Amino acid sequence: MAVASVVRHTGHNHPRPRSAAVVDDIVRRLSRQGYRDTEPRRLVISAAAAQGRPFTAEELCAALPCVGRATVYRGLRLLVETDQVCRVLLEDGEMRYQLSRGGHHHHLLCGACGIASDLDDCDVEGMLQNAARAAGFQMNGHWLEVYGRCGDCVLP
Amino acid sequence: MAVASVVRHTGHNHPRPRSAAVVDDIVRRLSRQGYRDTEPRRLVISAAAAQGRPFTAEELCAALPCVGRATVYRGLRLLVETDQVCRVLLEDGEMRYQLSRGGHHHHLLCGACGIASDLDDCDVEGMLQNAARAAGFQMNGHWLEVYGRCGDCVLP
DNA sequence: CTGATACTGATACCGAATATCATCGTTGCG
DNA sequence: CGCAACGATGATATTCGGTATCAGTATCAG
Repeated sequence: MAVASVVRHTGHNHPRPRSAAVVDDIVRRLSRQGYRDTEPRRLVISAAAAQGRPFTAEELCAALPCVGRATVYRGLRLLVETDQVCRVLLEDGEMRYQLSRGGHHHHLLCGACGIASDLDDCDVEGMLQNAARAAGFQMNGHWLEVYGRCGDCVLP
Repeated sequence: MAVASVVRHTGHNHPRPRSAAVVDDIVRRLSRQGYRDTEPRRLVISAAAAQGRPFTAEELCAALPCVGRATVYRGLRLLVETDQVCRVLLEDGEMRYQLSRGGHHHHLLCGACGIASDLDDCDVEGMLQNAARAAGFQMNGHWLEVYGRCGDCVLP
């Protein structure tokens, strides 16, 4: 529903019909939390959605020369804080970002193509709880990234 | 095994053992790899060993006003590269460092006192292998941090 | 002892990220 | 609809963590 309403043109060509829905979705969620619906913010979200793999703030800036640096950084930070974008930790320690469906999940990071896919149905939680408790530690969170090769990049 | 030889930097009551021995140990290992035994380098190692919790490069610099910034950074980088120091990822994404006994391991990070102890005997490896394979992903590494409260910081 | 060279450290430099602040745009409200 | 309140923007300045440079120094093998 409500796809037609929102086509607020900026003079930009409209390349990605699909991602527009994603942007609307996120903007709506932000609105519900009191954040305004602005053109630069939409551009930031749209650029984030257009990335095929985990990206950096600088990459977003480069993709949005018409949006101020500060605005890009603020927009990205807002998206992370509201759980629309999640952090992705690369194996070398570099931190990147990626549009997220929200909620706790982990990533399968391909070292070849750089794509990060989500790892579902993984019950590390219980195992960690036990291991932590055995060490006299009360666990209430964890961070996990998995590195390797995705299906498209493994050698046959 | 391998519990007695090296200092356990784990949180619980550390009677500050022969820190000099730790430094000697690391210097010896570095020498074996062709790195020289210098006073500034020893100071960096010593300062790293003196930290009670994960530290940043800047904190080392502050603790070593008599050693040049560049030297501290180079020293720390060398220690990380040679696996004498490991990276510790805080829950908020900040990266810190800690003297390490080496080898792959995980951390139990206390959000109250900030101390990071090692998590032993945790077989996430196998479980992750399976979960990854089920997703058509060839895993060959992972990064895991566990957050919560250590035994000394849980409320009674 | 001595020479090759790894190391040091003051400084300059760089890039990422934030603070500032005048201005603009969005939204709620009449 | 129009207006005022105020959140958002963006050019700029600034901070900050980290690295490159390079002349001088310390280490260590022979």
